[in-house]
Amino acid sequence: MFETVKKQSLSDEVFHQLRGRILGDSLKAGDELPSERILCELLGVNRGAVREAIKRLQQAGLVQVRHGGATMVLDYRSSAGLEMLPGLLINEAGEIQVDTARSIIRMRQILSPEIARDAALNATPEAIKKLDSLLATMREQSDTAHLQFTVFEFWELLVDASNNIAFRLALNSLRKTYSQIWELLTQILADDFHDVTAFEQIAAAIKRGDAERASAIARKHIDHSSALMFAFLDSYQASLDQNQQEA
Amino acid sequence: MFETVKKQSLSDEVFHQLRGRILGDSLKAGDELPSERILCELLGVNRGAVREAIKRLQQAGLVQVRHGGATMVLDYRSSAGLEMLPGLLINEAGEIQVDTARSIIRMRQILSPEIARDAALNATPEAIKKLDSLLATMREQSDTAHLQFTVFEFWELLVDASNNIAFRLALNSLRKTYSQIWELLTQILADDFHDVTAFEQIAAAIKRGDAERASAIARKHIDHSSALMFAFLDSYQASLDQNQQEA
DNA sequence: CACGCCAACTGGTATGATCAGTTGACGTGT
DNA sequence: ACACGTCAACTGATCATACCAGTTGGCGTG
Repeated sequence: MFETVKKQSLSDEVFHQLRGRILGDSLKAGDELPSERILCELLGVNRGAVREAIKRLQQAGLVQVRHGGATMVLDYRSSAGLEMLPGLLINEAGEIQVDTARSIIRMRQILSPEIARDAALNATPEAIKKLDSLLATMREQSDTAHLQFTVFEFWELLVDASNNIAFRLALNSLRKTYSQIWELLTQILADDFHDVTAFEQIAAAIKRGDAERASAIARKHIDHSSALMFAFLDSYQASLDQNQQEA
Repeated sequence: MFETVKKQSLSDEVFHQLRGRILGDSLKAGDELPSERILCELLGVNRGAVREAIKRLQQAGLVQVRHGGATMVLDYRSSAGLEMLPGLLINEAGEIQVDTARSIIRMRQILSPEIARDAALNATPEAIKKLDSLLATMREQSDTAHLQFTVFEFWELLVDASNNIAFRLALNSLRKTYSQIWELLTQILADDFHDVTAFEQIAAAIKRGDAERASAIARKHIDHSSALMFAFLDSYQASLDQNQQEA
């Protein structure tokens, strides 16, 4: 019913504004940022706030700062990390970037079966216990919105069990990206969420340590949901194109 | 001969020190950071430097900051992104974290064939031209150290051609991780770097748009170099264990 | 024309004051 | 004894101002 009121600090605001300009190509690679003193005047904030924001941009690999020289915008495609993905999914107009979305789906598509495989190879008894418990919850859940949550939880458990920190961190970045279009996914993937059998089969294969089968079932399941999302993106792009044509 | 002298700002130093404590589990998830005022006294720097560092930690998903409350350490395994990988490869003692290294190799192992596949599906004439040009350079190159550079360049071109921003960003994070043990890789993978035939075959398949073959050759090549690295890690861990036993 | 100096930028650090949200102890009233 | 409101003492957030330090380019001197 009620949502926590959103509040962000000034440096957050500055950061998001600058990041938006960089990811939106309004600030291109090679461009120089205005000096900190100019920026804090333009934005009407203190220099500390500007500096904190720029430090974050630097941390994200979006700019290069040189003591004494100007701060230069970098090409995020070659210097940013996977954590920049959430910032690329939705543009300033609130539209989904179809290319980015396809990339993300593809990434999930190839990671998931391997996560299932490694989970089968490395799962501890505790991890399997948690899986069983989650599956029980899943079976009792009829509400799609709640089911969606448990499904994401399922993959968290798997990547936990896989004992692969790179998979884990990559999935974190993907999760943050997905969370931006959570409600949309509820609609697109509703049927997939209710296909508890697939998750049971994956869990069963993991329990047996059958890596090949865990991977195969996961791949089949993910390929299907990927197809659904690709199809949605096609129609989404078509509607975008149509709007553009009318305008 | 000469290297550019390394210099880092105070806030960089503070950031790395805090990050090291968090990734090294000396600051565990749920712990609270000392207040900014205390920290800048402990570290002997001004508060601005501490704040910039904490903003970066927040950006990296390592801490949660609340206005009025204490700053809490988060579990990086569940809240950090793939860009945290470089910080996890080498511990404070300068030793390679074998588990992390295995994760990285595995990640590269499953990404590379798919990158080659998508490159075959999406390569533009310009991308193919660049590939040809790089292969020519590769053939003329006999020095392993230089070859290594061109090999990494090869994968950059492929991920560029794949037109997948998620692959691109993930590879960026992996590259930053690899660069920390660049010389070590020179030794381990020397033979692989000289196997120009493999790269030529991948490029040829991409040129023909033969996604399956591009993927298959890439997989074979990457599986081999992964095996070399896994083998090295096994012996590395054995030597670590031995040192520990002696001490 | 080559060189070196220097002024005017740039970012980096320091200080101290004040605003704003959170917490917990303390006292009051029931 | 317990519920509640108050408030002091934390916490981070913001601000203003000064000064340190590295870079750049122009200007004058040789």
